[in-house]
Amino acid sequence: MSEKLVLIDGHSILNRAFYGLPDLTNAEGVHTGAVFGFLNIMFRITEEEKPDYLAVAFDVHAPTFRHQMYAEYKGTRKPMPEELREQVPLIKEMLSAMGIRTVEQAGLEADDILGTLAKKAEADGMEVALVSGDRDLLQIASEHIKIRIPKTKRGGTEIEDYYAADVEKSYQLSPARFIELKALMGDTSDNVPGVPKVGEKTATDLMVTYGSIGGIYEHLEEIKKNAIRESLRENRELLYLSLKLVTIKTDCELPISPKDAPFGNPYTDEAYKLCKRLEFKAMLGRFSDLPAPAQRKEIRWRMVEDKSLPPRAECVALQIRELNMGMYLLACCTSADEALLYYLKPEECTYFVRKIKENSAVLVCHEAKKLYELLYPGDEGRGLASAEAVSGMEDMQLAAYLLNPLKSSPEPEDLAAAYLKRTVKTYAESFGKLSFGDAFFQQEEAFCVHAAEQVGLLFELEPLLLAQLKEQGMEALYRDIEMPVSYVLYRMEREGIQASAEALKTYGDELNGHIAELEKQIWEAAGEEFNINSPKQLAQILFEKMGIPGGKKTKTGYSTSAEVLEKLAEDVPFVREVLEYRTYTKLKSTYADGLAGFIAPDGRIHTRFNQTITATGRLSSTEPNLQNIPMRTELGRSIRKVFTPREGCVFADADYSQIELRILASLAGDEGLIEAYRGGKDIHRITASKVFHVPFEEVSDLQRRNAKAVNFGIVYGISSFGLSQDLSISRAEAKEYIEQYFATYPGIKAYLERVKAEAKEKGYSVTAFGRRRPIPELGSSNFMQRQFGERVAMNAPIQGTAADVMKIAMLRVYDRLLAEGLRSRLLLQIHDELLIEAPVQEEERVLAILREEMQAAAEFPVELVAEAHSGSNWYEAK
DNA sequence: GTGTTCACG
DNA sequence: ACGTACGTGAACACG
Repeated sequence: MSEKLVLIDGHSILNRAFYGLPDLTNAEGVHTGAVFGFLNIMFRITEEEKPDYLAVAFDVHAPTFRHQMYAEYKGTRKPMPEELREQVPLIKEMLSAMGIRTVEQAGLEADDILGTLAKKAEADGMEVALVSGDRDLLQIASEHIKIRIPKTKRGGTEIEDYYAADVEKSYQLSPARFIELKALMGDTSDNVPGVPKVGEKTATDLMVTYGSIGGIYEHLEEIKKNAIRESLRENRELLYLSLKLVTIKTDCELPISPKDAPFGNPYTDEAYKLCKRLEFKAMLGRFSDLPAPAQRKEIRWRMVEDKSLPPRAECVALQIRELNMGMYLLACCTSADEALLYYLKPEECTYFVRKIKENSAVLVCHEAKKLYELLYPGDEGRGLASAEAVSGMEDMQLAAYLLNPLKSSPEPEDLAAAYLKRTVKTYAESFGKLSFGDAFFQQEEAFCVHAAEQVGLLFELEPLLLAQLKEQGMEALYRDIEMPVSYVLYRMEREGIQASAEALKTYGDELNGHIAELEKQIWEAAGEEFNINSPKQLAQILFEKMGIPGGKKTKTGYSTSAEVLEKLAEDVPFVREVLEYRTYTKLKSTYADGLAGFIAPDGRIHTRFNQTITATGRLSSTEPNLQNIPMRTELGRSIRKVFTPREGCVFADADYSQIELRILASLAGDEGLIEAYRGGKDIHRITASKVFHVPFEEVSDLQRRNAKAVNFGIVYGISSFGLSQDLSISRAEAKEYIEQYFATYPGIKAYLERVKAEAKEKGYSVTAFGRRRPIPELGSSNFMQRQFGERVAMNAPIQGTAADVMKIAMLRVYDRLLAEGLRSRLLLQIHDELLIEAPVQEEERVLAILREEMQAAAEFPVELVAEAHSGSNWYEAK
């Protein structure tokens, strides 16, 4: 069997990958999408072709002969976007790491290199597969040279293959004549002039009729269309030049021949390391058969049977995994070289963790929130002061989150790659989806190695991450806010909130009645039974069957969002019913049924507060999300009645009044807005009065509503489009409002410009408490992306500062309840709202504490205001 | 697994 | 000509 050579057109495939994939970046902000796409295409090809030889050709950046020739006619090629340009050296580095030969030579285009190598290989009796996104390459297709053109389609990449025969089938032209076709029609993207007035269609007609360029000129007089004939006559030289430009050379002098590019195992240690750095997680699985990379740092470990002596040292790193049947594997180390592993029962584990903490000055961990249950076990009721609970602890997950909040939940392995430049196999790479228990029992040795590695990494990461936090001015944020907050969150999660399954059932049944009725009506009106919840089916019924005027918004079809439907036909009963149906089914599935499934045996729902998810510093809540319980409509809001305080208690609920707008006024230092707040009157009305130049008393409801929307818009990083959408007005009007607003509050405009400029310069935005949010989009060459980056730059300091303030408030409230010996407990945080369960005797005190501590959480030019209420369920208290 | 829709701040 | 308000999570449909 003959040998096989695969050739890849480097720039062309990189280009294709760049435009076919979203703009990926790794934690360092390096753009990686094109490299990732390139590798995917390359591996797909190599897996199909199983080549003996593989080479990738690149253009040298200096202008080449062919383009110099054309430069006289017209400028140069479009510049490459920066995000792509920076990936060129990266892909070369990757290929080199994989031992794949790259070829580039000054004065030669990649096409010429490919053409020459292909023909040479063919002459030597090889089979050739040439991969490119450029159809010009079709001219060198032959019986043994296959041109492969990847096309990015929805749901993957399809590859079109062309042997010579396929070219003839598709273009009715042999590969050789295909060049002439290209020369005739030209190619604007490649700066090939072609013959003016001759496009694809004319060129094909001419070539098919006369067989070749020579043939065309022999029969020039037969061409009917005057314009075409004369253009051909006048532009013979241009055509000749075009032909030269599109003809790929197959006889270049090259430093290598196909046999110099053997294709071996690309999954090298070096490549693994690079993939890791670029965060190509999906790619790492391919390396799984490799022996442990040599550069991986080895850590000694041993399983310790003697459980009488927990380790003691100045600094101990600790990692615990819960295995099956309540057993734990505890890994810890007191130096980066050696880890001790213990296989423990729950009581033993608790004892160990407490002892280790007692015997060490610093306990390094990853996600301290998970440790508190072991450290401070049992229901001792009161809990600890937040600062006390976390003293002597360092949480690498929190530290890493502050250093880069864009990377949601960094595992130790990711941190090792980012901060220690060390590659470590992740859990999933070694054990896939196996549970800890299964992995431990099936592959004990490997599991222990992994646990030891992880805990070793934590040990090494601690001084590094802390130094960086300090360097970036976030030490206080870490130590005085995030760390203690993690303990308060643990207390809140553990507490949970009582919810009645019966009440949810009743609520759900009531919804069901409405749903069934609406469903009947909708099906009747539609004339058929269909799935109303399927946007696709609904669109079909609405826009095709019922012929309701052009559903405008599209992407993968017609949009059926409430926004569209409301605008479209609010007075059509059918549409109203659909909207209502949506509302009811949402309430039923997400809330009535959804929440019921989370009620624990203690009759309470224990949400999980995630502290390392959001880009801005806010918390998020999952399983279930208790931060999005309905509020805006009466029907939805009534579900809050199922959340009730335990016997003898009430709910005390407090929320900040317009915290973000107050923070904006304060950060901006805008005298007008600050004064407006100091007056203590309705801020939206004052704004309307100033913006629309009417006396305060005469502001209409509409004016107030508009002013309110602008106030909100400013906080989001205003755009005239966004505001126009929100208010259903024209963009011009929206723009006018914004300008009026800025004229009224010039300090706000100046501030927003300032934070944008600062974020652009530094690459990140900062809150009043020093929390950073990187904004890589600001450096994008894509207008939309950049625009987005600017809005983020305006919003992040405001939303982020509000988040900081709320965290401080939580600590103050929590610690105060404890200090005053109250039995009231914090249950929930909903961004600007806190919910407490309070024994009735404590009701008034707790309301006062909430107001006081929330308001005192931060001092700004515009004071913070919190309003507190109590009630016998969440609905009443809010 | 991705996209759409919709719930909250 | 494009296509956007900022930040989240869950359910569902569909390929």
